Parts: sequence; C-alpha cells; structure tokens
Amino acid sequence: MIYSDIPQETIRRLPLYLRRIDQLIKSDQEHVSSQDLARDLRMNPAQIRKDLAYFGDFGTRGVGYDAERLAREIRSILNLDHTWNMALVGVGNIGSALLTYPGFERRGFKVRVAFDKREELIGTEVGGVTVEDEARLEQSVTESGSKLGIVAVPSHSAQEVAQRLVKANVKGILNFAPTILNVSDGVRVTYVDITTELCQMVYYFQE
Amino acid sequence: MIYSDIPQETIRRLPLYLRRIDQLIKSDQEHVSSQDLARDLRMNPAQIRKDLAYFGDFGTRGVGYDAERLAREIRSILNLDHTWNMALVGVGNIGSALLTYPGFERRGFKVRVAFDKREELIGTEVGGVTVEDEARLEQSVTESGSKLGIVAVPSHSAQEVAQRLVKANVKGILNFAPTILNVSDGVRVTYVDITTELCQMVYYFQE
DNA sequence: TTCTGTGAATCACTTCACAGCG
DNA sequence: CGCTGTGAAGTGATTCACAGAA
Repeated sequence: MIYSDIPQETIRRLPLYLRRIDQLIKSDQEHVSSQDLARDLRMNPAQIRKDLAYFGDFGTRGVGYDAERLAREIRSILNLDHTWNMALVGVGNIGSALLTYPGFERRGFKVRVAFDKREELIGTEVGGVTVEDEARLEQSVTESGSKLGIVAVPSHSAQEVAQRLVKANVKGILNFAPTILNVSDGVRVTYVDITTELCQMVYYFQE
Repeated sequence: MIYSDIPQETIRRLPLYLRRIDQLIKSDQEHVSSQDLARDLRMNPAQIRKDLAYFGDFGTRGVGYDAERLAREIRSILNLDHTWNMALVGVGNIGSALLTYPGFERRGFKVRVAFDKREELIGTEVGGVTVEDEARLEQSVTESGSKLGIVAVPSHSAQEVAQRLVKANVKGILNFAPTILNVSDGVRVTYVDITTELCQMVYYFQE
C-alpha cells in the first residue's frame, strides 16, 4: 500500500498512538476513542481522527476504534509487520547500551551485527551479538540483510562509517554522533543528540 | 533578557547552529555566513538569517557573522553561559551510558547525583558519580541544586520518579521511558524514544 | 559587489465545527 | 445520543524577493 500526501507530523505521531493503544490492549480495553488517546497523549482529538483518517475509515461512529484492529492497521502502515535487522557500529558506552536495550525487540527491531575497530572488543559478546572487526563492515552488513544502521562512533569517524553502511545497502541510519551526515538521496538519517535537546530545554528556563 | 514570540522551531535549531559554529571556530574560520551554515546543515539560508534576527542584528552586510561573537550570542540566548546540574535516576544500561558520556560537559551539563533502588548498585561509582539510594532522592536532588532530571528507569516507575524529581525542584525532565509523564505546569518534559524514531524511519522504506 | 534583515507570499499543519452514521 | 470523518478556517513556520548597509 502506497500512501501519498501524508504530513510528516502524522507519521511522527503514529508510533505514539500505537504505543498507547498497545498499553490499553494489555489492560483489556476493547475500544479506543480519539478522546481516550487525546487525553492520554495530551493532544487534540481532532488531530488523532484526522491522522488516522488519512489511511482509511478504521473507526465506528458512536463507538470509537477497535483497539486490536487499529493497532494492526498502524503496524501495517508503519511497516512494522516484519522484523527489521540492524547493524551497529561503535560498541562504546552508547553502543553497548543499545545492544542490551530490550525495547527494540518489542517492535521488531533486532541488532544482528555489531562492529568496532578496537582490538580488545573484537570477538567479545555484548547483548547476544559478537562484536566483529570494523574492517568486515561492508561484507558482514550486506550478508546480514540489515537495512538499518546505527552510528555510535566518535564524530570524526561518523561520516566514513555512514558511507560504508550505505555501500552495504543500508536504507536508513540512526546517528548518535553530533554531526550532520552526507549520504546519497534515498537514504534517511535520523539524529539523536541529547545535548541538543538539553540546550533547547534550558532556553525555556529563563524566568 | 526575555524574548517573546520566538518560534519553537527556531529554538530547536539554535543548538545546531551553535554546534556547527563551534566546529568552524575550531578550524579557525573567523566569519560565518548564513550560506555557510545553510550548506553545512542542509537548510535554507533565509531561515537561518530570520532565526538569528529575532534576537538582534548580529551580522555585517556583505561579510556575514563574526563567528566568536555569534557563538557567544547563541550561548547567551540559550542560557548556556553557566553550568546546569543534573540528577539521574536509574543506573541501568542507559543510565550508565549517560554517566560516562563526555558530550554533556562541553555544553555545561553535569550529572551531579545519581540514584538507583538496586542494593548492589548503591555506593558504586559510575563516571565519577557515586550512586545513591533512591530513597534519598528528594533530599539529595534539592541539595545538589539540580534543575534538570533524567528519568532512566523502567516505564512502570517513570511517573513516580518524575513526580519526586518535581518535588525536588527540578524544572525540566529528560525522559527515556516510553511513557507520557504527567507533571505540573511549568515543568518541561523532553522525550527520548529511539524505538519511536525507528518506527518513523521504516515507514518511509516502502517502495 | 556581497551578504544581512525583513515584509509579503506561500506552504504545512492544527483546530473548529458540524454533517453523517451506528 | 456519541463519536467518527472532514471541509473550512485559523495558526504557525518557511521561503521568496528585495531593499539597504558595508
């Protein structure tokens, strides 16, 4: 299914809806209304209805949305109905935290291969994955079929690593290095920079 | 200095400008133009000029911005001209990665106190900070003068921890738990959820 | 010239308000 | 009734296009 003209912001919110709906399902709620979600997520119910309506008429007037069905639909829209293999580069602080982070699996994300260039790390096992020599990156990532790459190396190597991941057919990169990556069109980069987030926050602290 | 009617998006971008300007200063560039920044950050130069002009006329026509001066101005706008103490709760995978993460210090963020409820962690030192019993949270956070709290506990305790941090006079919370926090008005919450980011990314992978 | 600062125009997203269906 | 789905109105952010200063 190909959708068009969907606001980026809608896509940003869908995973939040899904997360909440899954929680409600766990507490045995069968129906979810836009009001329920809006209350829980602190937003406007019309926003939620509009977001969902881009993809079809999932709701029942007077009732709301069937929770199971809605969760299924959102998973399908987001491409979450199969496992996504990932390749991690850089098994330092952040890298090892990600390798042992259980949150990925629940949504079908799985780190299949991990790399570092530090001798002492190569061959060790972290979170069930054996760390390989970064020299093997292209070959091993391609073999693993990973379409997602995680860059968790120091910023001076981030660009080079990103390029090599792209060569290994990665379609998206999650970048933890505080630097902008140049990648070919069609490859998406998502930046995670906590320091930047903190900077934004403290701006609002002036009284 | 109090500014008004500044778009939120402008505030989101200022730290990115600052990060890049700092890099350019390091490579001895004395002047920065909106075009330079726009090229490096992949954005429209008019956007950058407009963002900066909200806060004053920092540039020189025909020349650009004085790099040092601009960095100083942005740091001042963002409230980065003094150190911000932080309190971390939850010394698990993410928590310990944060305690040893060197990126905070460069911008003046410093984790002063850390807590966990697990006996075996209390008293141990991670990244130069001694882990305290979570029972001491309110007292110790208040004493440390931390205005920023980091929630890195499992989601079922996140809400409780957040409330206790607010009680200890924290003005902002960085939440790593995949759950929405209810906090009193005036307390800002920033959510970091990598799984959610990945979900967004793979939406765009359908061909 | 070159590059900033900025009104005006455009674009993108949100919210309102209500028709329509169960 | 209650809640969805949706045009229309409203809001906010981006980009254009150019006047004006060095």
